[in-house]
Amino acid sequence: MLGAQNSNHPCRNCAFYEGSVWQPVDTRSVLVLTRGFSRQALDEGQTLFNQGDKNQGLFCVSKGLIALRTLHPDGTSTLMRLAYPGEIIGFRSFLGDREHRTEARALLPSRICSVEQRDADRIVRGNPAVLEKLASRCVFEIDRNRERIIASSTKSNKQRLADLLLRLMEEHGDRAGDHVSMQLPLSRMDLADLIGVQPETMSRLVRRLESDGFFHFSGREVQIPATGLHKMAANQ
Amino acid sequence: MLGAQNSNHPCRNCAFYEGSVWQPVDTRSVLVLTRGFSRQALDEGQTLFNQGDKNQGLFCVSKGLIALRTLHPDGTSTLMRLAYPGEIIGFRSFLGDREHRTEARALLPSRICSVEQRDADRIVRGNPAVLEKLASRCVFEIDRNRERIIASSTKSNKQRLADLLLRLMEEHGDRAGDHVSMQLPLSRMDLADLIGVQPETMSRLVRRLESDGFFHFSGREVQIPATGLHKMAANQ
DNA sequence: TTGACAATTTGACGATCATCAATGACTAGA
DNA sequence: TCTAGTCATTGATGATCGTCAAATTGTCAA
Repeated sequence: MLGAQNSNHPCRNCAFYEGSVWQPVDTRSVLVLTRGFSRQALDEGQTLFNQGDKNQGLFCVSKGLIALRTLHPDGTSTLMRLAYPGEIIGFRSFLGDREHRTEARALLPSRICSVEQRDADRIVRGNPAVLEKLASRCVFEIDRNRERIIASSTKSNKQRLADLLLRLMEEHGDRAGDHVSMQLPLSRMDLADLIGVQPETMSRLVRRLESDGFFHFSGREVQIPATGLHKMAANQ
Repeated sequence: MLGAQNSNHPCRNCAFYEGSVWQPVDTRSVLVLTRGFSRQALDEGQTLFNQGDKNQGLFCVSKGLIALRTLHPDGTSTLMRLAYPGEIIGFRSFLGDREHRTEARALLPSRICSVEQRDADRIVRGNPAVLEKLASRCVFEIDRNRERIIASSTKSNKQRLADLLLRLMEEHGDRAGDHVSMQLPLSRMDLADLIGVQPETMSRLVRRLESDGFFHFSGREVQIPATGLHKMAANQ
């Protein structure tokens, strides 16, 4: 078992080392990885890469929160994905056309582990199990995007916002007493295009749902009381 | 080169044999495949697999047209993908959770090549290049779904319909004189949920755009005159 | 041909949402 | 502290689209 090594590793939550995509790799490859990746810190608001950049390999969030946005010619953008600690970034361009189609920007002070493309190529080629894991991650991405497509044509704005918050709470929320809370450093604009509406609409939506007791936004944090969880899960 | 062999193959347009996902595989693997897959015919309306079925391996459309739909509890459905000749079906569940999340149904009389799961597992494990190609196909799917997500929140219905038709025409249309035409055996309901509107709205949309000379629907065929192509490309 | 059934079209209405505009809140920098 | 700038909120308005209902067309089998 690798447990002892893992706990000594300076980078917790890191998929490059434990518990995620690289896990099935044999010992030798793990050694390669412990030597072969680098770490960097990102300030809030700093970009990890820009849309249009060539792929630089694979990244993993070990701390913080990264937003992946596609930028449109008219200056607007669409938030495509939130990457929490433990999640891999860059696999789409690594496996595909090698060009980033999104910009990656830190929503919180973050730490990133990265494997350079040449190393990542070598590792993936040498370990089909790693490639299989990356493919599984792609499937997950497909599933999530499909859900978003389906939701946008079958559910109301209210339901879409409720579903989004429920999912994020489930995956990243902290239970505290009779309510769940989580960091959510997203602007109204980000929230708006996550469910496909305008910022003004989102503003009104949040106010309405807050006054109905579904949840409570305070700064960069959200709280959902138990009653709110039930209401939202029931699709009311 | 495999050209000579390909032309003798009974199954043209088939990714299991030529020009697509299996292409980079070495000669031995091609032999495995020429022996290892089976063919079947589907009548119009017949299903290849149902939502919820366990994955049976990989399929490839060699003739016809397959619609992949996710069915919702309320009886409605959303058209997620159209698979034309040469395209692989079933890779999502093959690489992922092994359960089909869509129903695959023939929109036209179709022919399908299939590799059983056990064989597909063996082939993919033995040939990382094949797995890489499947991963690339996943990336393509991610890209297409992202486009759909972005379109649903930034473009008008009119533009979304125009974009859809332009893309399909580009990939599958037949140029004939000063216009392009193609088979499009989709109901108004299918068209409607491809761009996320109600059937009634689609009906009105089609009538309006037809009267503006963008295109012409006749039965299961669409025609786009050169002027229509220009108008639609210009996002008017 | 007839009848039954489904798909499509059309009309009318109302709810929703995007848009425009104005205001307020907050932040960063001078 | 002041100011500029960005983001968020709120109001008013109009366009769009979903919904319901009815009529029309198309399809298939008896």
